[in-house]
Amino acid sequence: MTDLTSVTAAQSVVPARSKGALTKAVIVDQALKIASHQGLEGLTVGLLAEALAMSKSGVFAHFGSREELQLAVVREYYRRFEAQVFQPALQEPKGLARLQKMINLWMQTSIQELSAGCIFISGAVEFDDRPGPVRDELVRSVQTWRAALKRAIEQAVEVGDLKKDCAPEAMLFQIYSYVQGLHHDARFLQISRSVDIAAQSIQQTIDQNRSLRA
Amino acid sequence: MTDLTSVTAAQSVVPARSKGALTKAVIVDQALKIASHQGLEGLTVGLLAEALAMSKSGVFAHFGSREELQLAVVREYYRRFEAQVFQPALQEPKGLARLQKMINLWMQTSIQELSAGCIFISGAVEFDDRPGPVRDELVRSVQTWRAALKRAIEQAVEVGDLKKDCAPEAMLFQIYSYVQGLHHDARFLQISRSVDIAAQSIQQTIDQNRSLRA
DNA sequence: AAAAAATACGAACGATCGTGCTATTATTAT
DNA sequence: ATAATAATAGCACGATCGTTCGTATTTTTT
Repeated sequence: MTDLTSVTAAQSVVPARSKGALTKAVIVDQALKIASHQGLEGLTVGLLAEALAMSKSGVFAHFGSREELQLAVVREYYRRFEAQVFQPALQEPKGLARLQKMINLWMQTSIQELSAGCIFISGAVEFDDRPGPVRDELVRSVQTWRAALKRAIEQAVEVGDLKKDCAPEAMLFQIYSYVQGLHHDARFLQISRSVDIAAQSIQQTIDQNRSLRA
Repeated sequence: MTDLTSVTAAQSVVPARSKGALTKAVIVDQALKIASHQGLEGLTVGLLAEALAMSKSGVFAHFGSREELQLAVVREYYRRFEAQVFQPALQEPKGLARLQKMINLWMQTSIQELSAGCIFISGAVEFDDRPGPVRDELVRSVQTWRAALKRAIEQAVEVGDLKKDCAPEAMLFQIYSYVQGLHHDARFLQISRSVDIAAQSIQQTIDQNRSLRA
């Protein structure tokens, strides 16, 4: 078992009452790291147990099934995403400021995890043809985040920061596509300047829809 | 074994001398279908043999290793992509016409395979963290296609169809990202109107870089 | 401190993975 | 037609997969 004192992510949210809940958090934390590299399908109970220096059955008992383990990973990833990207942006006032903050935090998080990988993006490819609870949970997570982004765009229109004839769906599509493109170019093609190109493209999309009264 | 007379893809390129080469083409054709749905990592010898009503060892003997099977699939996919998208576009004159033709054929192919999936896109996610010959072959294929796209953009600048200060790399990033976004939204999120949004976004990018003298 | 409950381990299961071998069949060349 | 060759099947291997079960240990409650 890994040193519990070194695991910050597990304790940060909950006082971690029982020992079982604590080690479960440690397991999920490690599972998250593995899934980031090998994908949710590459996340295996044996591999996870080995990385934790635990027995397979010991790890397994915390979830009851592999699918439940994958679900735990998706939920935890979403929880962290919400805490790091979505909630901090709510402090900004409605409008372009909040939208920009959301995008900036998102890009910041994306760049940090470029060496690992976003399981929303990899999961979308892995499960686009694989029905089941894991796919459903992934879709729900992504839809929630996209709905938040779209809402921020619409509010920026209401406030007058963005043009009234701006199409929020198209804007959302373009921005989300650029983040996917960033992951693709940086991780797969190893193009280092793709961070700048992506940021510039996003800014371009925003500028095109910016209200003229400024 | 599946009925050979029904397989058009296998015969189309080569007279198919020996029987072995013909059945190999049939195998690759089936493997391509499986890989489109399950991914290259989900492509398994047993599954492939079952789909072909052949024995595992019979299928296996044609490749010698699973990796070689995956490589055969990637090469075949690239071959078809080149024949369907790249080469027909070369008949158009250099400039915006050729670029538009490349993009149109690409979109057309993408829409056709939305129910299955593009193995360049799924493969990029599956192998972005998995070094080896398969990853190398995937990167080579994608880079070749992107180089062709970029070249078409540059020629459109030279001919005067696109603005001189147009950044080909940024354009390439945006267009490629949109096709990725199309796959994501249509296949994973099941958003049916994403075809229109993607097409419109691509056109927008082109229009922004279009030369004013027209 | 004792009793109860939670947690982890070890071993084993059936299934499937990729991959060899050997024999038999089907194709090609003589 | 016969010999040489290529293609396929059958079987088995070690490894790994997810999962189950019984037991030992640790933690929590009384």
